[in-house]
Order: sequence, then structure tokens, then C-alpha cells
Amino acid sequence: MQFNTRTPVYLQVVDYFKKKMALGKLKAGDEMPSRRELANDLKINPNTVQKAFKEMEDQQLITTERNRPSRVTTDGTVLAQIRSEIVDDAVAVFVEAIQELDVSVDELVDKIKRQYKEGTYDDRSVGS
Amino acid sequence: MQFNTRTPVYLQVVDYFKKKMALGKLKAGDEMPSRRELANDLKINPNTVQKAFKEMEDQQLITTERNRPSRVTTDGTVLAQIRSEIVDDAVAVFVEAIQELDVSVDELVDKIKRQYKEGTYDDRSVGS
DNA sequence: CTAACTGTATTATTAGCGTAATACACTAAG
DNA sequence: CTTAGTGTATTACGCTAATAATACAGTTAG
Repeated sequence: MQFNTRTPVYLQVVDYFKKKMALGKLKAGDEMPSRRELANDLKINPNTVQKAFKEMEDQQLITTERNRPSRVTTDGTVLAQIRSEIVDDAVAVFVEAIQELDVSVDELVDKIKRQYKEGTYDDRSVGS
Repeated sequence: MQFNTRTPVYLQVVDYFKKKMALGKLKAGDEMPSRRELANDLKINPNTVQKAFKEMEDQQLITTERNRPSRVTTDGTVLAQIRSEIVDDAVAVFVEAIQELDVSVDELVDKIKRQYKEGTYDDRSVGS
């Protein structure tokens, strides 16, 4: 995992886990990695991880019983909203950036498709 | 003009002018506002404006002869690239945020159109 | 039981960046 | 010439995030 400098690392960690939940790679009730272990893996300070986990708790994405590894929430409604939150936020930022520039839908779709292809990801959803 | 807290103000000022140039509201050779005047209008510190102008000079968007108001570059190739830079950057950020989430083109276009409509802007390009 | 692991809390320090205050040099209009 | 306006440079301040070092409390595997 690589971080960009502009966004706080702890928020990037939050987003990282949000994506995992949205993708189903982390399911309701799954155990989260230990804070110390994750900090070691990501080569960041345990306190930064702690802040990220605190943030996720505040957002009710995870729950923690005392002195037990945190777990992904079992609240289905919360989990169900994660994906749309990510997408909606991204759309809002995107439109904010290009609005007024008179970009055609065709141009947008074309560029987005192109950008997808630069990754090595499955593009069946956007690719056709 | 309103600023968000996360992005540095001076970069938001740069983007503001980039958009103006991309839209043709600022044309090649046009005089830029005075740094102090602009700072006063935007209610920000003159040094913040100075930093923004310095950034625009580094990007060759404007040129300045000593003790004269800055002017929009007359370099056509630079001006021609501004719009595509803005759009491409926005697309890159956007795709980065939602890739792997398996979002269909239809869903994206639908959401983008919706978002456009929340503004009071002319949506003839994306609206149909 | 004990040892090693959980999460949590507190405090301090550091580094970087954005912002601010001020002074300087030059130009141009009156 | 003088004054008010340019852009420029230097220095310092303040905030935030990240790190760091500890300490504490509880659980669990051996």
C-alpha cells in the first residue's frame, strides 16, 4: 500500500478498509487485523493506525469489545451504504472539478474507460 | 469564491484561474488582476495570492515583466492543454477512487448527470 | 500462572506547509 | 518630484499530522 502526501495517512487507511468492505473482501463480523500488526505491515506508526480505527468506529464501520480485535460491524444498513458513499463522494468531487467546462458525456465516458484500462483490473463493468 | 479547508488556498486560486482560461474568460495576453487587489477581493493574504501567481508562472500560464501586472501567456500550446489537463486529472482521481468497485457505465453517467443538476449551471453538454 | 498478545490513553516532539507581516525596488501617473 | 500602485523577497508564526515513547488494562494461548 502506497500513500499520497496530501491526504492524511490515517484517512487513507480508512478508505482502504472501506473499499475492502464495499468489495466484500471484509464481511460483516470479520476480524480486523491487530493495530500493531497492521502498523508493522504498512510501515506506519501504531498511533496512526489507532487514529484510523478510531475514525472507523466513529463511522460505525467496526466495533470493538475491550481487549479483543476489532470486528467489522454486523449492521447491514451501514455496510450497504459504504459502496454508494464512496461512489457518490467520488462523483461529487469529479463534477465539482469539471463542471462549467462543457464536457460532453461521450468525452467523459471515453476518458473514464481509457483510464480504467491503464490499471490491470477487471473492466467488464465499464469496458462495455 | 469559497474555499475548502483541505486543499491549500493558493492551489485553489490556481485552479480558479485555470478554469477561467480553459473557458476563454481569460484569453492570451489578458491582464491579470493585481495581487493586492485580488487578495482584497478574495479576502485572503496577498502572499497567498503571490504564491498562486508564482505557481502559475512556474506552469507557464502567466508571464510577468518587472513591476507590471502579470499577463496570461500568449503561448497557444500551453493554453490549449489547460482544459484537457483539468479533465484528465479529474478523471484520474475519479477512477482511482472507484476502480475495483465494479460500477457500471450507466450508473456512473446517471450519477454524474444528477450531480450536474444540483448546480445552477448550464447542463446542455451532459444533460443530453 | 505466566507470557505474549489484544486495545486504549497520555504526553511530547518533530517536520512541513500554509499563511502572515513587513520591507524593498521599480514603474507610472499626477 | 512625489505618490500610489506594481511585483518581489525575507522572515517568522501557527496549525496539523505524524511520530514516538510509555503506561495501563484486559484476554488468551501455552
